[in-house]
Amino acid sequence: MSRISGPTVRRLSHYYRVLQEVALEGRRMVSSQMLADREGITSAQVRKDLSSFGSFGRRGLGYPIDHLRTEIRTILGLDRRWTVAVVGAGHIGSALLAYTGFEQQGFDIVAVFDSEDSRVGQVIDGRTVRPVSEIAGSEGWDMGVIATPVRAAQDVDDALVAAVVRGILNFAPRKLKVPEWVALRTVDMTMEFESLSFALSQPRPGKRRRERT
Amino acid sequence: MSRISGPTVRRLSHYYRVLQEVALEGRRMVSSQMLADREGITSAQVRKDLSSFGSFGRRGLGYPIDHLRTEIRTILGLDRRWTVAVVGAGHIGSALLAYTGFEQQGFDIVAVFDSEDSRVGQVIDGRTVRPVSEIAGSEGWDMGVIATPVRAAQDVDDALVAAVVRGILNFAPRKLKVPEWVALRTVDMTMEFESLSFALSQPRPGKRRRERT
DNA sequence: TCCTCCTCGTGAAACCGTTCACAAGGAGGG
DNA sequence: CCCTCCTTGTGAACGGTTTCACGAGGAGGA
Repeated sequence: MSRISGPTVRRLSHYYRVLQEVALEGRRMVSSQMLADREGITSAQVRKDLSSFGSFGRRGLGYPIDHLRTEIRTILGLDRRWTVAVVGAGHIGSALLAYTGFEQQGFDIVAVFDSEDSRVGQVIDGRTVRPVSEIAGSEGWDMGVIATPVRAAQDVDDALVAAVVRGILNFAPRKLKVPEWVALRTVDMTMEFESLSFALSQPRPGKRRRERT
Repeated sequence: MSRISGPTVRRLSHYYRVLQEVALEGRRMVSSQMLADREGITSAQVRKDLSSFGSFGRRGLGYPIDHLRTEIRTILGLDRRWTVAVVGAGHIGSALLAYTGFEQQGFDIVAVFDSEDSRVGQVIDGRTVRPVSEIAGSEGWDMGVIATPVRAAQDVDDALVAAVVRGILNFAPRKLKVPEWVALRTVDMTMEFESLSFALSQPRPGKRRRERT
């Protein structure tokens, strides 16, 4: 396990979910080929990905589903719980608070902030919205989510970094600056729409091969 | 302009936004170096990206901001309007309906569907929610957005494909099957969280270089 | 036991995107 | 006009990821 590429980690998440599915189908073993088919990738890719963490399979048989799931769970760090602070109680923020799936996966949203006076004090899905000014004095969260308008994003980002979060998930369509010890992921819906717009504008739309969805 | 890579298109979206910024700062020309600095990439990358569509710059001077913006606008297909159908009027769907930025960029959400009887008939931001069963009979949208629970995603996907959309933006954490003439983009928040979880679980968190955010 | 069939693990090759490095174009000052 | 400075556009080198292809392990039947 020298160094793991970003794409590999993403696929690990997918494998994890596919394993859940096939487990429900009553299987005990699954081949790299079957995993590959459900993901639309090659079996060699699956084997390479998994082999970078260890030898989980048995030649001639495939991978034992339960064991592989446990392994991936550990690799992804889902065998523990993470605390998350959400900044921005608008539509996106509220959607995150309402979605119970994250909690099931080990992500506990323990704090919610907003700059709008009208939202501060409101209780959304059991959490009381606090003013963004309180981010500064707090700390101890593992991750922060930025679900604010773009103009506020960099300030919130700085505040979260000051509150020593180690990971940030950003929904604002802007490149944020973080120190190298903070992991940053950006979900930019505007960019996704524009990417679709580009694809549809091409002479042969849909002729694009590999998608990095 | 032979074949454009996915990463290049994404960066084009970024350039487009940065150009907006620098235009507001009163500049007329911008160098690849300046664009690169704001994006955190190399100037060679910027020049390569742009040169795959034509020669927009002037040696010694840089790129004329207004002209470049117009060019990128055309390349991305933002010089026309696109019709979009949103399926799923939950939190994500509502967030999209509420966000006026998409309309400003040329994306008109002209239809909203939901399977819940309680939501059907509701008016959200000016659009009346219709039952998903009506997707089948309709057609004529450019794009479809899937903002439903994961269990409904593939059915909705099939319905949208039948309604001859040419692009789909999927928020459900599952790999969808589409014919090769339909462009598919997936925004998988669960995967982003898990990717952060992995990064934070590493011995040297944050020591990851290039991020594909 | 031997033979066949299946599937993993993995070095090597192929492929693709990024970075380097430099020739060439263009502006401006003297 | 010449010299200097700046920045583009691009072939070549580089680095990293994906795919190929095959050796090896293991099950099962005869």
